[in-house]
Amino acid sequence: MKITIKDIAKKANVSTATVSKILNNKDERISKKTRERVLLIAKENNYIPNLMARSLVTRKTNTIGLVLPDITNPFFPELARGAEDKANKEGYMIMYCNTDDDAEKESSYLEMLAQKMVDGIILTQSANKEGNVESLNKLKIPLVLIDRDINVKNIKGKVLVDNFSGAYEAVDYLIKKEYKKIAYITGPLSTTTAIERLGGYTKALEDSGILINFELIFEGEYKAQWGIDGTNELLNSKVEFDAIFCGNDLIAVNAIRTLKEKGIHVPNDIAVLGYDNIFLSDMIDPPLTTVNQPAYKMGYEAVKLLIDVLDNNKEGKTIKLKTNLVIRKSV
Amino acid sequence: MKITIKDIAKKANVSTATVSKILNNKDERISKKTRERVLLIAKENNYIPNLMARSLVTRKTNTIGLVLPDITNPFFPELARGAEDKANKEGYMIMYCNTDDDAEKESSYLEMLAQKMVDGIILTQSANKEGNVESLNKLKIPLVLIDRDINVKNIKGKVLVDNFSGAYEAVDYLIKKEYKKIAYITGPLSTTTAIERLGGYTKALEDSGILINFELIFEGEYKAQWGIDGTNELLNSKVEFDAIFCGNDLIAVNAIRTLKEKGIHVPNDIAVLGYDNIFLSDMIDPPLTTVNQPAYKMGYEAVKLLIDVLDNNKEGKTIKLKTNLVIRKSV
DNA sequence: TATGTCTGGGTAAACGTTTTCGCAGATGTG
DNA sequence: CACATCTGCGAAAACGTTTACCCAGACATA
Repeated sequence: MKITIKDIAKKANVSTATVSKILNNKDERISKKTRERVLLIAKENNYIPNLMARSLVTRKTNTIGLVLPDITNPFFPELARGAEDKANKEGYMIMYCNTDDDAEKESSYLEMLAQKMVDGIILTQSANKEGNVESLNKLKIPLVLIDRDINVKNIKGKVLVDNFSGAYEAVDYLIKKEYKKIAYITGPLSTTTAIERLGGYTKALEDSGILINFELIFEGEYKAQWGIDGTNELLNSKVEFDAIFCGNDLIAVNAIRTLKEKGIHVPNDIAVLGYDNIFLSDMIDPPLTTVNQPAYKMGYEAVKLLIDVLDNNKEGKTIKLKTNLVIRKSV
Repeated sequence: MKITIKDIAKKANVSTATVSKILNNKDERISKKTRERVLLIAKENNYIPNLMARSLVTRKTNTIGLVLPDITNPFFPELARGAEDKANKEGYMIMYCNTDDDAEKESSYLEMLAQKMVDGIILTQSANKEGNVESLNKLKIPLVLIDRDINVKNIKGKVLVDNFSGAYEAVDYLIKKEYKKIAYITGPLSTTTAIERLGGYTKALEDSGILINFELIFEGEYKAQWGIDGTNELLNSKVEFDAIFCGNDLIAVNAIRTLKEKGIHVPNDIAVLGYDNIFLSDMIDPPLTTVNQPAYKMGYEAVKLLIDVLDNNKEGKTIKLKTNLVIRKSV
């Protein structure tokens, strides 16, 4: 049913080689007459090249895998969009996968992507288990890490954000605003992002001579529900606090909500500071003061980096993007 | 470098046919000895099948295309997630594309997907232009429409939501709550969703004997910015109103925000009712009363439907999902 | 005339699988 | 013993491209 290069060749009385060359603009020595004839036939018959056949010989699929924890977490659509925009611009398509931070799902996806012969993979690595890194090492596909850092061999590049300074700046801002008892409701400390932010938090306190109180630190997940649960844990713990620094905006938004429900005013009673600057943070009441992460840019740069390595054989590198504090009304 | 079926055959002293059969569990007549030997060699050498080569002969890629307007619109991550979950469960992967409701981008993507030989496409159709439908008709790939309806020939199924009754129920609720002058800030009337919702809006008013005032209807985009702009247009128009029904939650949230900034209280002065029930609608102040659309389910069902047609050659059909009104505090 | 140089293509292998037959030897059957 | 039936596997084509070489004729050159 579908027309192939062979059919065109037959109709045009030339060889498939000639057709291929013409269709790919590969051989300028072919006469204008032949060229136009072939092109016309192709168009008339609505020829659609079979990219699988091509990929089989060129060993290039123009496809890249995007592996992330959960597209439903509002940080990632932005990232995915940035990635897709750049990919599309360069003639690539994206296969996307949700790992739910599950190591098994992740490695299953990575294997599937390998089988599909994607040219490269962009990965927000999930839970950092040993077996996982092991399987990553086996992977022969160029890998660009995004958001979360790990130690793997065949990494072609990384796009990271300076989580330490992001958190430092945030907590420092709280301190400058005279908050002294700053709680921290964090995401899972198995992720490098959470660890680095914790580092920024503690360093900022130290630098201001504030003693770190580990009873103020609550570890959970980067999810909305944890914003509620973490805040309740904090409230029930009876330890005094005047501000909450949150692992991400999803947590922060729900912390605010939980506080409001208990009749606690934000920011007059308690200040809340978030992380990510998802679009939603500007739409709540009070608008959330938060650390802006350039999610779109991260995705965009990751794909750019990957393609530079793939097609323009540039050196892999690490890009470290800056955060900035977005001051609104929750502090 | 990468090991192929040929290498395995050589090492095991069998033919590639045998290896293929064993790896695919296709021929029980092969002796246990040979079977185990081949399997062992494959495992030892970390064999990864080349799915492109396979697809070339089987004419099956186990890939489906997901074409939607913008993953950044919070309605779509849910949908995409539903689609991906089901796809993954059935051994499919998803290529995703953002069209920005741009007809050219859409048809360019559709062509790319065709070249990649995806087995099927799930499409939220963008602006409904003639040329577009034309090119859809040419497409030989099974198509499942989601969210927005159009008239195309080779449709294998549709997953729609009853927009009419969703809007009807919403507006009727407003009327029952004694609101009489209900403004409507809608998305683009080039989409079937907007048209149907408008139908529900007018019908509900009619049924209550309320005259329809077209000065209360403002058409724009399904975007946050339009929530701000539309509300301002409404306020500046000096026409009286006591409630706003919004084309989606993104609009509603920003309508509330705009109203609040002007010192207008929601819902005491003006009621606001949204559409979609994106997660964010529960997190703002006041929590948004809105029409719930089962986004996750839509994605899930669309993939299910597609795969049923593809693999279980069932009949294509139209699934019409129900909405339900989620009553919170903005009315 | 013999040689060289363009011009305009064609030949055929290769990419890594799957799949349709078919075949040789072993075993059973009458 | 002659024949049929199983058992276990292999040969080779096919999927739709790309690409490294090669080649035949036309024309120019010495």
